[in-house]
Amino acid sequence: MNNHTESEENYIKALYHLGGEGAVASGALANRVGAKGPSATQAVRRLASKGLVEVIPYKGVKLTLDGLTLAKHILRKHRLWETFLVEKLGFGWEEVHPIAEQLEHIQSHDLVEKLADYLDSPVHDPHGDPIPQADGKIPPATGKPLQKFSQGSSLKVVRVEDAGTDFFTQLDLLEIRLGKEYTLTSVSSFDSSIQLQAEDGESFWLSHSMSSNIYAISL
Amino acid sequence: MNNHTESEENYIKALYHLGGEGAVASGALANRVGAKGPSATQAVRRLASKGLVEVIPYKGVKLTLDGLTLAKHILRKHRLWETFLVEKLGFGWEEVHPIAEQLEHIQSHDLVEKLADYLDSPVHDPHGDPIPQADGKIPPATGKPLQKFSQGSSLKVVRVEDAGTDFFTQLDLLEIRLGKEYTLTSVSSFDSSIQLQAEDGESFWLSHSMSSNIYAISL
DNA sequence: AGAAAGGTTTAGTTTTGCCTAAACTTATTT
DNA sequence: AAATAAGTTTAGGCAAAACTAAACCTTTCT
Repeated sequence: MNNHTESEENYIKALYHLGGEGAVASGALANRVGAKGPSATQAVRRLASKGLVEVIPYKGVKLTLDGLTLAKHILRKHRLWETFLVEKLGFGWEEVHPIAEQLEHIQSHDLVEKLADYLDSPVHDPHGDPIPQADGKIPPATGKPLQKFSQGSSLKVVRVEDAGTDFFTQLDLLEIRLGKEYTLTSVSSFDSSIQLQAEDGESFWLSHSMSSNIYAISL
Repeated sequence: MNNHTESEENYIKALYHLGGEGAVASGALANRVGAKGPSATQAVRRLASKGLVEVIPYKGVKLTLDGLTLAKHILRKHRLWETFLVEKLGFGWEEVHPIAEQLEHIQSHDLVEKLADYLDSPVHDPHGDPIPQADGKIPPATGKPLQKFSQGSSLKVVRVEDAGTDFFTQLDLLEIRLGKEYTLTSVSSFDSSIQLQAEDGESFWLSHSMSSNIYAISL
């Protein structure tokens, strides 16, 4: 049973995103896939009959081992395609999500592995998210949000949350990119905005809502 | 109205393949998409309601201008992806068709044009078939079948028909590739098989069924 | 021209996947 | 503990897309 519809894959993906290996409420699931409650209940029944999920009515839904494997495989494809779109085709990192959402459903084992090879077996996607490997292992998610750092620390940006187009526009405006290094020069105790100084000496302020979506490691 | 299902696109593609701008019988159409008659009749009705085809009941179906534009756009995507799979990912030319059949349905204008750029705006796909251009123009299909050449002519292979896996295997075995040049050294009047001599002096025989699927231009 | 053959369309069913409205469970509040 | 609120599932529809069986045009053959 290796044949799944796009809809099924979307529910599996949502289940993984929301609950990982744990249980998820049907309402949250419906919400995530952009459907109404009854559609989710029904979809979940189909998935259960294929052995991809376990359901306890009125309680929640959980991925089975098979479901988990499938979820990670779809996520692998999604993030490999995002990497391809940015690295090879020159897309901006804010543009790739909806396209990868289509590409992740292409079925060809050969294609995935050849694509991974072509991209030199990347471990992180353009947003810094870990790419599940062919064996199902997932590299650890690195970094912590900027506001967890204390004044004076040196840090390197390693990951950003997908917080919408405007967020990315702002990142581009400030020339914030993965791998860039900064010193945290000050923290406002009033609105928890922070000030970063780049290596070239330029410094700028980041609102709390910006900094909470930017992850870094200390140097 | 820019939103079409995969099924719809497959019917449009089939219609274009079978009839170009002319009319096609519903039976032939059904056959081509791997469905039964009634499914085609029904599908065609849906397409007509979207203005993509014109139907004369019991007579035939024809693409409208919109339908024709869509068909060429899908073919463009299909052949660009085939080119990508062979040139960049290292697939063999016999493997790419089924994968491109999935990729051709990905919807993103930006993606198609960025992909074309990345491949240096190719004019022919890995089988030598012309790739419809962004403006809808289609480069001429080049070459004529090998058995149309006369003894002694020098020729260059420019295109092969997709005649199944075994055909491609045989091509690979004989190291026949697009762009390679040969001299037609003899023609059997018994079974119309032909003998080719490569530039390195090696020569070999090709059955009629092989040579009729190989297209070349004379030098 | 009339009849048989062949291909096309209609009729009615199935599955996936979504919806709204109503019924039902669980949790919370008084 | 009863009532209400919140969330979930059932019931009943609808559209896409496929199927089989039956009815219907066209063409062809005698």
